[in-house]
Amino acid sequence: MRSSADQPDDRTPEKAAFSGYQPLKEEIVRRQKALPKRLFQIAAFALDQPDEIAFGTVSSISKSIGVPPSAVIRFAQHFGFDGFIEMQRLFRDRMRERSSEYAERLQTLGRGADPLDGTGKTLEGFLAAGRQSMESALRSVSREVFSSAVSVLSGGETIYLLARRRSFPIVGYMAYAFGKLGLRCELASSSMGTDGDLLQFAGPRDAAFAVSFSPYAPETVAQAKALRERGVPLVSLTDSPFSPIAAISNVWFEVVETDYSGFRPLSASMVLALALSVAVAERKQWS
Amino acid sequence: MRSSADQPDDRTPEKAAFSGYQPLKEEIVRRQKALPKRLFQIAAFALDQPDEIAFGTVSSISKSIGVPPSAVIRFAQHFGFDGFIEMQRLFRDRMRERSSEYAERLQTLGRGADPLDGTGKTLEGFLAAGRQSMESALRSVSREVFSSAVSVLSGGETIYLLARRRSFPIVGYMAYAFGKLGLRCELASSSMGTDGDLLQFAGPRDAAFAVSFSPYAPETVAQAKALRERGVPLVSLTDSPFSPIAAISNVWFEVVETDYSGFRPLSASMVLALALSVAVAERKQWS
DNA sequence: GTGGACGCAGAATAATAATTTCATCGATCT
DNA sequence: AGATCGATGAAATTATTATTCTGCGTCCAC
Repeated sequence: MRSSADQPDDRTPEKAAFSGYQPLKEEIVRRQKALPKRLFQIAAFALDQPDEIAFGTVSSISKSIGVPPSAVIRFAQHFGFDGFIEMQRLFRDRMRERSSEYAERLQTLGRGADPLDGTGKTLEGFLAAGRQSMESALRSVSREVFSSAVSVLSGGETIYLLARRRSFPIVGYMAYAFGKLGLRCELASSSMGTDGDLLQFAGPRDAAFAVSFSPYAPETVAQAKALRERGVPLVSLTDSPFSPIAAISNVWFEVVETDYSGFRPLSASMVLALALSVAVAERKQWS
Repeated sequence: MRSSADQPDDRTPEKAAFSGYQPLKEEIVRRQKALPKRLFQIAAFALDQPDEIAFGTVSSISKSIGVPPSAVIRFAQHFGFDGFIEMQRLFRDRMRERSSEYAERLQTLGRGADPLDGTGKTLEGFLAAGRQSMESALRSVSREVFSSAVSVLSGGETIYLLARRRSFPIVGYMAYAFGKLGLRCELASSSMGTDGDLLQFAGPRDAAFAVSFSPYAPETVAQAKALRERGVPLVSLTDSPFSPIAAISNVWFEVVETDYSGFRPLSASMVLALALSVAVAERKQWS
């Protein structure tokens, strides 16, 4: 397998320190599997809580991790540093950069970035939009509505989930969450044509949740109508009071996702959907 | 309990310490004019370069300012601190907070309070968690990484999307976005067993994007490995540098979603995924 | 002008931290 | 099973750092 003369690279890199935090992090990740137990613990901690490394002392860090102080030193030396302090400098530099870059980004975020100026700003723009969506959702969704939606859904034996296209990921995640929470649900949104069969089993003792944003997918609307005719209680999530879905729902949420360069991140809807799922599970458990 | 004759010096009423950096700053400004020459120099430096105070030692700081070390100590004591270290803690706390501004607000919403006490809190808790995720994404995703991920993906003719279970909605939405944007992509995540066939067409001229959070779905890992072996460039989104996906990726994002009552809203990941999609489309259009 | 109080610098000291050393333990390979 | 090499943890050592102390100078009040 391995001969000693095979890889002389054990000695070559030791004198070369790292240029910054990021390269160090990559190196740690690369060598993580080859690390002894104690050094692995330290590696995990260093990547997980770099701030502690930046501020702490050898002994305070070693106590937090639960390893002897010498192990921390060995860790630094293992990665080519002269000692702990030399390694710590990287972590400190990182914090310096971090706080200045972060402040800059927050400003960008506050202003609401203009869409077309580069890939870096694209990310920030979407994050800004996401945050805005979250805040506006917090304002527009009243507790009463949320609570009654929970009542309706928790009254259902099986919860049918309706959504297409862009809205589909939302119910996809709900299905996952319901599964984890031990609730029965059906994703009536498969691309196969079996949905009709599925919905035939739905009745007044069940419940349905529909998601549809403009332009409203006709399949979703049709399925929702069908369910209503069969007496299935319906909760819906949409973006306008005039949505055809809202008109036929027992309870409906209006969530206006902030638009960024023509695309709406579904963050607020996702969060609402998840909160709804968990709340329903809680309500059911109680009853 | 405690039988020891507790230190009588434990009483610290006279020395009114400061509750945070901000109050200290105000106090310094207020007393600025009444300060002796040396202490004034130090005050000016402290307000001007708080980072240096946070990281430096007494002697390093005193050298930067051009005063003897003892003056720095006296400065701290002059403002009611026990010593330099006690004052330094405020400056360090400040840096910490700066990098997690939203943590406090989340706590305000009742972090310790059990999420089981009402449906209203459930929604608010999830929204707060979502917003914090967004903040943390802003901090942890560097522009360089984002940009190189865009490069890798925009270089692919077809983009293969890999994800299972909870991560699936993310790539689901990406598939929708790519479709709208006119980019070719393949969802290699169907529940049917045809994925193998699909991936056979992938080659070095394509690209792949994998999403996997702990616990990592073995199928995703396997597929990612298979693609890497075929020379397909890989970008991944995961929650730890130790993820098996990260290890084999050309570029990887680490997004830590804030946990609320055991569930993670994928808001930040969704936003990142969407931003990535749009940025890739922009880059492709340009070239 | 003189006495007193306060600020000051620099050395001395105490405290704490980083690093090295070394004996022991455990795994791996023969 | 025995030998070997690396990893480990506790303690010793060394370096650095914070803090205190003392004597000196300066400024103001009387």
